Amino acid sequence: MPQEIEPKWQQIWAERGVMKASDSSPKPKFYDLVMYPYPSGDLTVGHARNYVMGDVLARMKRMQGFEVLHPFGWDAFGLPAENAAMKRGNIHPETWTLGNIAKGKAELKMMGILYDWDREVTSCLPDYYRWTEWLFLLMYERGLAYRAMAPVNWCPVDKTVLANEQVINGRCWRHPDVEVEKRDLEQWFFKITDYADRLLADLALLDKWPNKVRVMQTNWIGRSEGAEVEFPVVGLEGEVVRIYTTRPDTLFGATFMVLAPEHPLVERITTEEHRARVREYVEKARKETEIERQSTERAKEGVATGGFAINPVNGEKIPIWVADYVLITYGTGAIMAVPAHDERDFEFARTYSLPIREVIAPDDGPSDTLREAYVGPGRLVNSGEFSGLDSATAIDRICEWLQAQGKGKRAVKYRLRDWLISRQRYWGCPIPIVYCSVDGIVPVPLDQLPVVLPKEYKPLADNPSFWKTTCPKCGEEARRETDTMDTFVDSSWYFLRYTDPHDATRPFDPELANHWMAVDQYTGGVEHAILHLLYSRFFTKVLHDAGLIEVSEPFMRLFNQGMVKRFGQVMSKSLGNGVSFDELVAAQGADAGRIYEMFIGPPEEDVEWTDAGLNGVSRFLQRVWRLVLEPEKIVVEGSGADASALSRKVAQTVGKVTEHFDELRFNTAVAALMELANTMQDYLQRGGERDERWVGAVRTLVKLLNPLAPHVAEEMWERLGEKGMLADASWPVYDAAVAAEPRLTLVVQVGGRVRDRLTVEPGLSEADALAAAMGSDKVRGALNGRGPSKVVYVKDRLINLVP
RNA sequence: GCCGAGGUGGCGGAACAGGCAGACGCGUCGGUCUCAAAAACCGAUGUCCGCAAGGACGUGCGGGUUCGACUCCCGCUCUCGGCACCA
Repeated sequence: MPQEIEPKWQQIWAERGVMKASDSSPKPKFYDLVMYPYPSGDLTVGHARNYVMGDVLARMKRMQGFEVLHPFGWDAFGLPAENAAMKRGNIHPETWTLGNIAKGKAELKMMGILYDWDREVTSCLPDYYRWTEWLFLLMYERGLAYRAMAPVNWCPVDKTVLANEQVINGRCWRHPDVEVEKRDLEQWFFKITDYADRLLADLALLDKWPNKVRVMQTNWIGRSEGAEVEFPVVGLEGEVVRIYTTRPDTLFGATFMVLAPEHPLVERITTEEHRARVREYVEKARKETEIERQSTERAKEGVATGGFAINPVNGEKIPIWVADYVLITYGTGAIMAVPAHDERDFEFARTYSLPIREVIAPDDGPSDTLREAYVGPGRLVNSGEFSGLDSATAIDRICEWLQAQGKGKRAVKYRLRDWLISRQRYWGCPIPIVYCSVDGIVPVPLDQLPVVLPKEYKPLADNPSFWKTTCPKCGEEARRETDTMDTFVDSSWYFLRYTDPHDATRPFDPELANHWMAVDQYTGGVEHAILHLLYSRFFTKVLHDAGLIEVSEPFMRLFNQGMVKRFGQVMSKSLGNGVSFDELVAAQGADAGRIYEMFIGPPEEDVEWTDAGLNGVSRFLQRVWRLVLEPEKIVVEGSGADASALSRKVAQTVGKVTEHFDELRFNTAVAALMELANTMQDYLQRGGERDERWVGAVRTLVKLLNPLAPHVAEEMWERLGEKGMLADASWPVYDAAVAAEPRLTLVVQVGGRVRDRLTVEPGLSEADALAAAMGSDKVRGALNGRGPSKVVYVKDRLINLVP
């Protein structure tokens, strides 16, 4: 197999513009998207797995007659560029980034991965980020971008704030060893919480997403239903503590209240006598890290404020405490404590000898609420007029009562918080806002976009030539916003830019976006199960509401590929276990590498890269080459070649491979092709004729191999044409007619009950089908010792079967 | 603790609207070629008994349904992922 065929075909594909997507093609569209990468410059064959999958799918869909949009781009803003710049002295982040992009692009081409490079998107270039700024202003205009002072997560290493989604177990997502700090800062937020209900509800539409991802998003959004209730504070006229509870049926069991240490009422409620201790406690809580505070292991501690509140349902006077097991960030930052029916409250009550009153009796026997909290539903006791009701009814009734009395109302809460998008970094998309002492916050007018990132690499706040400006409204001196945006803002809409990448007047043409959207297949790592996918869904919904796009969900089908490991660790250049594209192509060629990436294991699983495995795939390709172009070299070693078995195998393989490709089960698709090659080899070894049937098998093998090993397949196809073995030597088209040939199913009934189904060869006569059915173990087993039975064609044609 | 996904040869893994378990590949063993080795090619390869024909046992464990269970049901167990004081 000659080596030089790879550059040859890569050049031909480029010249022919094979992967250029036409906006006006009459063919059905297929939008095949891979998550655009951060150009870190350490691309290995591990990363390539994702791109090979996308390419195989794109090539297959093209062969099947789709107009395929298969674009690529770069998530080019972000911290690693700044870190590299710092480490290497005077390299500008842009130089570093664009250099890596050029390198990465060449490597992808080397693997025969085809994109419509005319649509390439690079998020750090002004012709892209201009529209990121534009979209920020759209958010602002729609009331979805706001500036607020809030306790935010601060990464002390990256020296910037982080979104909630970027904090994992209280640590920075980029530095698993570094705990984030809480700081009170005024920052920009996107109001993603306005979309919480829709982001949750529409998950139901995404039935082609991995269940795992949908569950993760559901949990992240964290909807809960309950009630907000107001407890008047004793001695403070008109002042109430508002609490949120999911169990209004336990209201009569509230024996105390707890405020989060940060709760604004703490100071006012605390009595003189308790002030010193409360202040000390609040101070201590503030100093603790999130990790310490959020540990469920640790004992619950708190202090009494000396203040009291009135339980609105029974007028009871109950003490108000402060404890850090109540979070200021969830609900109202205050709770009613029902120790008999909440484990946390129970633990707290036991620690401080607070009263425990049972108000829910379990349906199945007595509970012992002095030993442990009963958290399940049951029948209300000790609950005044509501006693005797079951939990569900009581929740309804009590909510109605609260509402009627003006003391509370039903409420829905989410765990999801607004998306903090400010970053105190240079290498990001500028936030197009100006602060004027007269006009306040002033958005940069659309015709003044983009706010260009200055060439000089230093903090924007230290660069007066950047931030010194004039107010767009009044013309007085003003100051620009010097924070940049989270790079996840850039990536929340790039899939839309691909549909209209050169538009100089808007982010995208709605008509083009509507033509290509939604993405039919989206492939990328599961690490974005929440972050990127949630943000992109949010953006899409906002754009939908703004009338810019018809779809309200961006990605119809999602696939998360597993990682490639070597020596037990994820492949990476810095760990020294990476295999580069050059090494791979030099060792066994791009096609062997591509097939190996697909064959190495189930696409969603993590896999271990071995050179021996790659070698095996290489042998397979060599064998195919011999079978297709040099069959005379195969030594005849036996007899009894079965031509009809060969034909059957060919038909079977077409069906299998098509199915497996469609389901992205590339490993079994490759296995099916290997089986076909083995059968073909066996056929020749047994002295099979190289007749029309043989040529048919050869053609099928080459066609099916094309998406996986395009260089070799194209070369073989061309040479077959030269040998006169093809009626038409043009670009191979997937034989949809063969692929779609329906299989005939017999339904086996025994005693009127469907016992089994049996797939038989298509094209059989009724008698032959019957004979086939009777001859199968499946049917014989089903009929074993049974009475009169019958076999039924799926389309209501009955055949009597005599056992 | 809660939620989710999984346990199949020496290894990665196939098969599953119930029907010949172990496809395909790796590895190992034997052979061809070679002075030799590697590569390549050909063949064997679940375990146990047997010279063989053949037989027994086999999909984490224990039950169940069925003519028939890796597949369905019930109960365990272990592994991996996610979330976790969310009131």
